[in-house]
Amino acid sequence: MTSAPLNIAETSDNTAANAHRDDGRSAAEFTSPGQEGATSGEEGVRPRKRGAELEEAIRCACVAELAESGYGGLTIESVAARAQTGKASIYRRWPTKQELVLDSLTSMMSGPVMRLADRTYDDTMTTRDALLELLSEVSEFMLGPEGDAMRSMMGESLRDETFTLSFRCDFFDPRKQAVLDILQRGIRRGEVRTTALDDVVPEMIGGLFIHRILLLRQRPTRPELERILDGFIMPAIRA
Amino acid sequence: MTSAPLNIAETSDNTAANAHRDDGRSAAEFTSPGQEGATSGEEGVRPRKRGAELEEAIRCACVAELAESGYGGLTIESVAARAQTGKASIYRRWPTKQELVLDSLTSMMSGPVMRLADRTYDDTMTTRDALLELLSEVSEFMLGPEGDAMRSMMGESLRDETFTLSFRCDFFDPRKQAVLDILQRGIRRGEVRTTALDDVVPEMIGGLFIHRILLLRQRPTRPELERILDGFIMPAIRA
DNA sequence: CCGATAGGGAACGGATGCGTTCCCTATCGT
DNA sequence: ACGATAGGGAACGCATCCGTTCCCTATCGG
Repeated sequence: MTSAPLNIAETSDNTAANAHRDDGRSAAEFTSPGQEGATSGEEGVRPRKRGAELEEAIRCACVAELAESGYGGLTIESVAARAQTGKASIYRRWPTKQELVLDSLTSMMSGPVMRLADRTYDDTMTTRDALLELLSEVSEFMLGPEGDAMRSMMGESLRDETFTLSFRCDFFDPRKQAVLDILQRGIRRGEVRTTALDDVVPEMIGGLFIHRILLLRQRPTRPELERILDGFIMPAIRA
Repeated sequence: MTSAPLNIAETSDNTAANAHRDDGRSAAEFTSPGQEGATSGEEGVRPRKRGAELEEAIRCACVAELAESGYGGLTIESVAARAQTGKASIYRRWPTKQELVLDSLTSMMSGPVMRLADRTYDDTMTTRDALLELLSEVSEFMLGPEGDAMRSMMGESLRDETFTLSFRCDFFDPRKQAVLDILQRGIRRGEVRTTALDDVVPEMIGGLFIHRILLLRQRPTRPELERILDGFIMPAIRA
C-alpha cells in the first residue's frame, strides 16, 4: 500500500518548484545567496536553529499561540509556523500536541515562579510592602502572554488531571506559599495576627487577581494595589 | 522534553464513542413500537419533544456538554445526542455552534442571577448574615454543572467579545451589584464603614469563589463560609 | 572540505466535525 | 381521521488538522 515513495521527485529538479512557494520570500532568501541583501533587507538571512535553541523557540511559540488562539485553536502547524520550523521537527521532540503544550507551560511557569517562591525580604521591609512587591510582580507576569496562556488553559484543566496538577504545583502552590511566608514573617514581626495565617488569605488575594487580570483584563496600577492592600487586605490580617 | 505519561483530554478524543453510538439502540425503540416494553422497560417510549420544550432540552444539553467536554469538545452532534434529537432540529433554530452556546449560557444565567440581584433582606438580618446567605447561594450555583460550564468558557471568552460581554452583564455584574447592595445597606445600618463601598470588595469575594470553586473545585461548607466571613471579610469592611 | 546529522517543506491518509440535504415518521390542528 | 407541520436519522461535501513520511538542504564535527 502506497509503497511508491516518489511523486515529489518529479517536481523538485526544476527551479520552478521553489518559484511557486507560498510567498516567494524564503525562496529569494535561499536560492540566491548573493542577493539577499538587495531583495529583502539586511536581516533577510534566517539562520536555521538547532537543538536546545530550537526547542526553546518552539516552546515559546506554543505559549504564544496558546495565548492568542487558546488550546482549541492551537495547531501544531501554527506553532511550527510561528517558530519558523516544520511540523516534523516538533514531532521529533514531542509525541503529541498535549505533551508539547503541557511541557511548554510547565517550563514557562517554572522560571518566574521559582523566583517568587525563593524571594526573601530584608528586615527593613514591612509586611505591607513585601505584599505590595509580590503583588506587583505577580500581576506583571499575569498580564503578559503567559497570563493569557494560563487563562486559555483554565477551562481545559477541568478535564485534564495532568494540567490541573501542573497548575497547582507549578503555579498556585508556590504563589500561595510565598504569601504564607510573608504572613509568617509578619507574625514574627508583630504586624500580622496569628490567626491570619490561613489558606484563605492567599486564596482571596489570588482570586482577586484572577478576577481582575485574567477575567476582566484590567491592569492594576501601583496606587490601586496600595489602595487594595491598605484598604482591605491589611485590615483583614492586621494584629 | 517531558516523558511523563500524560493523557490529556484533548478536545476531541474520547467523544468518539458517543459519536456513532446511535446504531441500534434508538432503532429498537422506534422500529418496534409493540416491543418497547419488553426490550427497555416500561418507560421505553420516548415522546417526541416539540417547540419550546425541545428548545429547552437542547439548551440544557448544550450546557451539560459544555460542563463535561468544554467548548472545544462540544459538538453539535453530542448536543443532539444528549437532547435526543437530530442535528437538523438544532440548525433549524441556531445558525452556528457559537450562537447555540451563547444563547444556552445566557438563558442559563438569567434565571439564578435575576433571583440574586433582586434579593432583599429584612431588617432583622445583619450584613454578615446577608453576605453569608448570598455566598451560600452563589457557591451552590457555581458548584453545579452551570459552574463547570462557566469555567469551560472562561478561556474562550478571551477571544470572543460577545462571550466576554455576556459574562460580565449576565453574571459578574449582577453578583457584584448584589454585594454592593448589601454593603450599602450595611452602611445605612452602621455595620459597614463608608469607604468599604468599593468594587474591590465584590471582586475579592468573587475571586475567592472563582479560585476555590471553579479552579480548585472545593465545596465550601457553611462553617467555612462563616469562618471566611468572620475572619477576613467582615474585618476588612467593618465600620 | 566532506560526510553525518538534524532541520525545513510539502504532501499523504485518516479522522473528525460543521452545516446541509433528503426522506421518513410522529405529532398537532381541525 | 387526515393532511400539514415539525422532528429524527443518516448520509453527503467540505474543510481542518493530526501525525507520518519523504526528500532536499543547512549546519556541524572532524
